[in-house]
Amino acid sequence: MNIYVANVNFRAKEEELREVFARYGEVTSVKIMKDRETNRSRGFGFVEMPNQEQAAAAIQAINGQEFQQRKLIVKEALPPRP
DNA sequence: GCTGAGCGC
Repeated sequence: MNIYVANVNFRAKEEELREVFARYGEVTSVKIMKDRETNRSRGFGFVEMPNQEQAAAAIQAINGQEFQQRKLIVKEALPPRP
């Protein structure tokens, strides 16, 4: 299941974000999108979890949760670009 | 060192 996470602290690393989701289930991949030119974090990313139940539970639990002084916004990711 | 809407190559 693809998960979209926004309002992420710009200093957050992918492994740190992965640890947050790993508490609620198995995490296969974490991607934090950064600016292509300045290489600066955009403050949002994607997390992929194979287990649908754990993914749904993680979204419910982590959404609105504080992460590095920021309230995380976790939703189900939209379908990728066609 | 810089900032803050929101969907990725």
